[in-house]
Amino acid sequence: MEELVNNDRVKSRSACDCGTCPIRFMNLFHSLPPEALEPFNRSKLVNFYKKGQLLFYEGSKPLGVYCINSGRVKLYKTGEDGKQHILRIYGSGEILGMASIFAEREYTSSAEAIEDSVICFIEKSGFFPFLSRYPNLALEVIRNLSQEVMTEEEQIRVLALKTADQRLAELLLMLKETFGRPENSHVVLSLPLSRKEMAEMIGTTPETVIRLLKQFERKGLVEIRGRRIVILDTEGLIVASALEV
Amino acid sequence: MEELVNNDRVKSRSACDCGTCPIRFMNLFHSLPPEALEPFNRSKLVNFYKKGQLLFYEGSKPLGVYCINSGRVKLYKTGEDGKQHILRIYGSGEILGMASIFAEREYTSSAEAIEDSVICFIEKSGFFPFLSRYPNLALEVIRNLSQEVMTEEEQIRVLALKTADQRLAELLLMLKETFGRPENSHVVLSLPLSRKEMAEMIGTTPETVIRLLKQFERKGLVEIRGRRIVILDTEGLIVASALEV
DNA sequence: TGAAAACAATGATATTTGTCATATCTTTTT
DNA sequence: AAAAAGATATGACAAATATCATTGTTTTCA
Repeated sequence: MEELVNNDRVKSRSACDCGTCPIRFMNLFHSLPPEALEPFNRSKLVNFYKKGQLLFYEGSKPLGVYCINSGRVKLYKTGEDGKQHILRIYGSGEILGMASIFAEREYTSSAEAIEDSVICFIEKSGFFPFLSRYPNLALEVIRNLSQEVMTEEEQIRVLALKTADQRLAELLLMLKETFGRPENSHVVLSLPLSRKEMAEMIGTTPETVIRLLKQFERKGLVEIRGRRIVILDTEGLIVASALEV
Repeated sequence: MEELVNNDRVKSRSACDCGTCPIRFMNLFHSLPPEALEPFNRSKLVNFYKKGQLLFYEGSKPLGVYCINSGRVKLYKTGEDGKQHILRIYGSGEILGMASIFAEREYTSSAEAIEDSVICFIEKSGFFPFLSRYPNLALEVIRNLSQEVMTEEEQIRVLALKTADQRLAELLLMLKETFGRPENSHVVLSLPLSRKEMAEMIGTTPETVIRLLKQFERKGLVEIRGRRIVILDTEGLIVASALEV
C-alpha cells in the first residue's frame, strides 16, 4: 500500500476499493454500477485524520466531496467574534460538502474531525462527469440535497422559535436517535460531546447547558455521568422540547 | 381563454405559454430546449392568488412546484404555540417547493401570497420525466438546491450567533439588496413589511423590532416613513450587523 | 506519573429580550 | 363618515440568558 505523509495527515491511494466498500451502499453512490467505479476509484484519496484536524476551513475553495468511512466530523461556522456554531455532525457513510461544490463558492463553513477518522476525498473531476452519464446518480444527489434543505429548515425553526431548554431537549433527542446505544432500559449517548460543543449546537453558552442539564436531571429526564449522558425519559424530553417550563 | 373558479382562486390552463415566458429564463427551466416545453406547458396550471391566500400549508402533500410569475410569497414555519417564522420571501422568477417534492415528505412549511400574485403550478409528473432526459435540467436543480442549502446555513449562523440588533441590521441589508429602489442618494425598501413580519424573519418580537428600528433611526442609519423604511447609511448597517453595540 | 491544560460546576450579577398594558395612529369596512 | 380593526409606538416590569469570577475535577501529554 503506497502511503505518503503530508501535512501531518497520512494519505494513500487505493487503500480501499470502492467496488467492495460497504460504506458506499449507505450513501448516494450506491446508484453507480460497478463498471463506473473504476475511474472513480482512481480519482479518490483515502485520508486519515486525527481528532481535531481540519478537513477544510471557511474561505477555502471546494475541490471535491468527503465520504466518511469511519469516525466523526463536525461542520461549523464561525462568527465575527470567534464564537462557533456547529451545523451538523457527520458520521460513517455520510457525504460532506456536496452543496459547496455545486454552489461554486468558497466554503462558508469549516469541517473538523472530532474523532480519529478515515475519510475518502473524491475529486470534483472524478465525479461530475458521472452526473450526466448516470441520471440516477444525479437524482440521488438531488434527493440528498433536498433532505439537507429540509433538515436545515427544521434547525431554523428550532433556533428561531424555541427557548434554550427546548433546544437542549431537542438536541438530546437528536443525539439519542443518532448516537444512542441501548443499555438496560435506558439509552446512553455514545458520543461524548463537551458542554461547549453542545452549546455550540443549540446557540447558547456552556454555562446555560450545564444548568439546564442539571435541571433535566432533577426532573428525572436524564442522568449525567460526567461527560456521558444517559437518557432516562424520552417522553419527558419530547414534552420538554415542546412546552414552556 | 378557458377559466375555472375554484376555492376562491382563479385557475386557467394555457393562460400563458412557457415557450414565450420571460420568467422562464430567470430560473432553472431555462435549460429546457423549446421542444421539451410542449408537454410541460400542458401539465402546468396558472393560478391567481390574492394577498393572504395560501399556496400550501404545513402537513399537506407536495404535488408539484410553484413558479412565481408576478407577486411575492412568504414561506414560513409555525411553532407549537402558533408563533411563526418566515424562512424566505420568494419573488418573480423564483421556484418554490423544489426540495419538498424530492424529499418525498409532507410540507414542513406553509406558503402564503403577501401580494396579489400570478403563479404557475407545475405538476411533479410533468417535470420528473425531464430530469433523466435532460441532464442539464438535473444539474440546474442541483445547483438550485445547493444555493438553498448555503443560504439556509447562513441563516442559521445569523440566528445562532448574532444578537437581535445585528439580525435586524442583516435583515435590512438583505431587504435592500432584494427589494431596494434607489431614490436620490438613498434606497427605499419597496416591500412594505409589517413590524410583525420583520420580527418573524429574525426570530424576535414586533416590540423589539420597533425599538431597534428607532435606535437605528437615532443613529442615522435609516429613516422610518410609517411602514416604509429608507436606508440612509449602508456602511453603518454593515457595522451594526457585525459589531456589538 | 505528575504537571499543565482543559473542562465542569456554581454563584453573583448584568444585559438582553419578552410580556403585558395602554395609547395613538392608520387602514379598512360598513 | 363613523366605527371597527389592525398596526405602531411606548413604558413598566419580568424572565431568560449571558458574562464574569472562582473552585473543583478530568483529561492530556511531556
